[in-house]
Amino acid sequence: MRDSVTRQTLADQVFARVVEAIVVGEIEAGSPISENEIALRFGVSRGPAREAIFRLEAKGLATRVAHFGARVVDLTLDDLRSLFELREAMEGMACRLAAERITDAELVVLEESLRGHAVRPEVASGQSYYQPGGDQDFHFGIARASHNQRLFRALSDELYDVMRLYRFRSSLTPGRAIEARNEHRAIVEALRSRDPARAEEAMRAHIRSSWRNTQTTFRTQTSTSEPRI
Amino acid sequence: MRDSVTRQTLADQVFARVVEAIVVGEIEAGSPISENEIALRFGVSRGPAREAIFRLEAKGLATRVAHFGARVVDLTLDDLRSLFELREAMEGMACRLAAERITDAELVVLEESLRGHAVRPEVASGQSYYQPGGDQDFHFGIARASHNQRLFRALSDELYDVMRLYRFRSSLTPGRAIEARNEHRAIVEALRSRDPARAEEAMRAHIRSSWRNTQTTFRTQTSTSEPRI
DNA sequence: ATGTCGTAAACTGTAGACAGTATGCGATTT
DNA sequence: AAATCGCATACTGTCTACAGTTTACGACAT
Repeated sequence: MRDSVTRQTLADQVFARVVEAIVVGEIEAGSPISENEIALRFGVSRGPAREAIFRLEAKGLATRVAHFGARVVDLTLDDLRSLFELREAMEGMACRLAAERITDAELVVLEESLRGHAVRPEVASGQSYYQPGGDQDFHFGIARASHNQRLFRALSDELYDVMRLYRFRSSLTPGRAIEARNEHRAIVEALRSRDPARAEEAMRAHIRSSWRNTQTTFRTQTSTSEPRI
Repeated sequence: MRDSVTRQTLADQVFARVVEAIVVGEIEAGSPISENEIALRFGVSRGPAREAIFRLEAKGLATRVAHFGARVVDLTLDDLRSLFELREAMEGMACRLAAERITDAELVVLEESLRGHAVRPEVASGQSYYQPGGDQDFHFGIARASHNQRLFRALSDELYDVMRLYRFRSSLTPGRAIEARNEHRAIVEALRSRDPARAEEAMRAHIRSSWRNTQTTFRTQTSTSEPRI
């Protein structure tokens, strides 16, 4: 017994490290990635490297064309809008279901993550590549509390890392942190009173609010990055 | 120029055929599928077969365990509930967005599909493995009319085939067809008047209604299939 | 000088062989 | 007889080599 978890395959490891490299910006958005390049970089053959790139595509972190190659996605403002719309739908539903099904223990964890004291079993056990901060912990916890496995996996497999890809480069506009905290409080309050409709609407409002903030950040970014020397 | 579309890879072809075989029931739910078996069946090497199985997993049609193998999913009633909840969220949002963005031409196509006269560009051009009937055409059209690429792909890549897997085995309860048609009419009416909130709610109501019907079918199926001789 | 054609290079797609791992059956022991 | 250990088997994971495709560069003709 070498670990509590089955030994990872090379493809698993390569995939995890490439995702991290992309999200952190080590491999920059829009850059082409060849199987050989990945294989050499991590000292494996083309097989696992190829598999990792396929998974990148499934995760929405890269696009592929047959017989041609893959490149890291480069999100436009329109892409971000699409992502936030999808997120609003999915997290809204997750929050509604959580209001119906959340356990007292899960509720406690959520309330703790509001104070930045989150316990993160998924990350600790290596089930996820996702390393949440306070906000991300919070959303993760609600997704789990929905007790809907498909929904949870859809969110963590396909949305959270891509959001992270962008969020890593973005910053909060002034006052957004406090605003977000208040919205989180409203969500937890709805969950505590087990009010599905209110919980869903609170989450959707939160994500729309986050989208408005992101739009601003994006405009600022693109307008300030051009005149840089 | 051999086709209007880039020549498919072997993995593409194998994947498409396996999906079809699973959905149709030729490969039955819950049965294990080995890479060798697929490779032999379609006369290719293990490479493309392996890739096809990976994609099955991404699509939610199979589950895999490292070093062990894959098996076709066998949906429980709980899995179906999860799927319908996810679908309610995503299609609800798709319908809301469609109400804001649908073109007159797209609206015409939808109205035609209500009469069973649908034009299906995606299927005709081979971009999808999905062969919709009237109902499925309808939902497909709304997903497309959302003009949200991520949402559209999430629905067609991850949800529709799995739903099809189940739907293929299910039947309509008496009166459900008429009920569904009325719900479709309500949705189109909301779209025509460009009313996002009403459109979303109409779609969500439709899917909840479909879920209630499915539950009944499921119970009937499982209770009648046991005493079969 | 410009456009077109052909060739070469780089990459992906596929095949086949080898290595490693999990499972199940059978032999052995208690 | 039951339980446990070990071996054989079947499968997945990985590597290497080859084939096919696409792009890009350069030579040639106009």
